[in-house]
Amino acid sequence: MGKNQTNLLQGTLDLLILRAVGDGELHGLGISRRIEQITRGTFQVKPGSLFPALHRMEEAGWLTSFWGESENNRRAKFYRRTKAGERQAGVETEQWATITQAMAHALKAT
Amino acid sequence: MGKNQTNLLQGTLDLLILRAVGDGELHGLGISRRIEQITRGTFQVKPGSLFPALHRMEEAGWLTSFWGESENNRRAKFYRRTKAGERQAGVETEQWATITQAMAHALKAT
DNA sequence: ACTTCTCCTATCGAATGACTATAGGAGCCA
DNA sequence: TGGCTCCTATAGTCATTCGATAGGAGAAGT
Repeated sequence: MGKNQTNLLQGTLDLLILRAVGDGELHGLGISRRIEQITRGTFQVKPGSLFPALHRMEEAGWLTSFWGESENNRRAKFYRRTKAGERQAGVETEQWATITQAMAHALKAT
Repeated sequence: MGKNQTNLLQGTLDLLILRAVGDGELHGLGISRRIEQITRGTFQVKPGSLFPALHRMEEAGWLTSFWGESENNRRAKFYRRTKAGERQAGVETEQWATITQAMAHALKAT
């Protein structure tokens, strides 16, 4: 019944991923952990949301990936942001600003 | 392909409707117009989004409705917020605050 | 009266995207 | 060897939103 935190992410996931990766390289679970970290625990991305998103974003050309070794010597796929991914981060940041401003205005009204 | 303004609402529609109705009575298109107004034109809710949402929210007990006459003497269904709807507005307002704070923090990080 | 316009409610089909649950490979350690 | 953890991955499901479309009914103009 409840909607848990369904829709909590709705549309912010891509931006969070792009932000989490930043200018570095991270593998899937690393991205997940970093998102939890930079949102102070508010967003906990589950594998079932994360991997489809990563594949989608690689398809879109915002991320590239390569196989490497994790900190624990395990096989892991690392992601890096592309130029297009940087631009996309900018676009989505602006969109987010528009939304929050509109909502702030709506929540102020009586 | 493109996402136009698909997902622009991202889960905020219920809250916007509750806010738009406020303590008064509004019919469907009136709610739609008021949302556009209080978000300064950012959110334009289409019938295909609005009516399913209204039905859903009435089902959930957050709104009640009755048939009446519009300002233009046309048959219209008016919606009013229930007590539960008021509580829900509070809950969703808090959730929204949590999300925006988390995002603000995430977008600040390098 | 008749046509046309606008207002208002309503539904359908498609697409998106997030969740739960599950699977499975592979290194680490006892 | 057996179990734990790390890591990637998919299947199935569900909720939400969109575009397109339908249609009734009062208003306005001729």
